[in-house]
Amino acid sequence: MSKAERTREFIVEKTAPIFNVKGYAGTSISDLTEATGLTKGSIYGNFENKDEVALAAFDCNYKKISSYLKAEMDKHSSYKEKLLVHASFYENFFKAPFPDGGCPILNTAIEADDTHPQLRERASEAITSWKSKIMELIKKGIDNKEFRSDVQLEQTAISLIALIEGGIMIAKLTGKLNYRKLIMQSVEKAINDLT
Amino acid sequence: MSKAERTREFIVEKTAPIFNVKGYAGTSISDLTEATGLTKGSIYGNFENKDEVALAAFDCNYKKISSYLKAEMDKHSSYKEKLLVHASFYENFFKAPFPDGGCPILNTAIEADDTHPQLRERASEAITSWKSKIMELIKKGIDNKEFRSDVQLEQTAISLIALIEGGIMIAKLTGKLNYRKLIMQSVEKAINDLT
DNA sequence: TATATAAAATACCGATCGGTATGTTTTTGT
DNA sequence: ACAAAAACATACCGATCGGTATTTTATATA
Repeated sequence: MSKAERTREFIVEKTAPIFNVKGYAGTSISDLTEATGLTKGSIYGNFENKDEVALAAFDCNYKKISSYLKAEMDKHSSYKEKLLVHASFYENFFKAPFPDGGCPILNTAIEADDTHPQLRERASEAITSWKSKIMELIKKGIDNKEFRSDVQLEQTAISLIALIEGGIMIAKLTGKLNYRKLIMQSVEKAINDLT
Repeated sequence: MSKAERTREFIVEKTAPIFNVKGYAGTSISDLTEATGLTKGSIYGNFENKDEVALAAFDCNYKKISSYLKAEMDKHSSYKEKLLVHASFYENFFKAPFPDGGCPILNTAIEADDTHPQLRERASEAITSWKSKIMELIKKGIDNKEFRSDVQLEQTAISLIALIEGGIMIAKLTGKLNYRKLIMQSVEKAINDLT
């Protein structure tokens, strides 16, 4: 691993939470130099421009949540338990190892959908791939006789994601623990209803 | 109505969609002068600063959607039909009279939750008031024997909002009509399950 | 250890940022 | 119709924006 590669990773690691908190437009180059202790010359020596840092930051933030999900799912054998990881995913969203600022998919989606095609595409792909993953789990659960055979695959998957993301927004916005609890119960209920 | 009041409203009306599309940090004063055809002096003659325009813009965007909801609900007599307005609300969200840029509550929540306390508070109040309105409708529906008596009032209300807001994010982000349709069906199903 | 090379710091660029002080033009009440 | 006041335009402010050219420092290799 070369010096340049290490510095690149260092910059991304330090600045990813900033982009997630302040957004793309709200994050300045001086935010990046302050967070890293490096200078502009160093940032621009390792990245083409601000866009490239932002994209790498999204990838970093996204990887944190997707690898958490995968690792937690691997701990369970039944497909119902794997799906239920989404409830704890949601419950723990505001603690480590999740990045500050809430869900990076949601944050990026809202800011970039009308303004930044590249970031938008990243977020869009994340949603689609998440949906596919859930559909796959449900399908295997059906084959495995864990779930009913008449479950609406795609509708269940995409609606579960909508519920979780909407729930993250509400919980973070209002700070009300009770809202978080209630929505988490709905997530659990939606999964229990598959059986 | 004085000239100043008319100009103030004119500025808000013209700039509200810009704030909703570009966000607070992404909208500049020159965006405001371009959209209105006015000059900086005129903007700052009617508003203290950028913040004040942004807050008025949020109020304007929020009023558009809340008055739509109220007007549509008033067209129906049963509480189930009133609640089902949320499905058409969601289905029509990307056409007039809804402001460009998606749901202003959602947009403001995501950008402002860590960065702008005043805007955050506006969005937070909007969610809480929306939840109360839904709870009230369900309660009346229960008293009216339209809905089951064991419905979880607050959980149903807050989860319905989460589903809708998450759905708006996904639909706008991916542009996939099928996702929108599927989530809308989930909204309808959640309401039908109250009976 | 000397030298070539890569990486980081410095210093600077024009443009735009949010905001203001000062004119000039329109309203407004009489 | 007129003066006072309000509204709007112009011109400008320092600060910061994203980005670059150049110089200094660190690293790798012979």
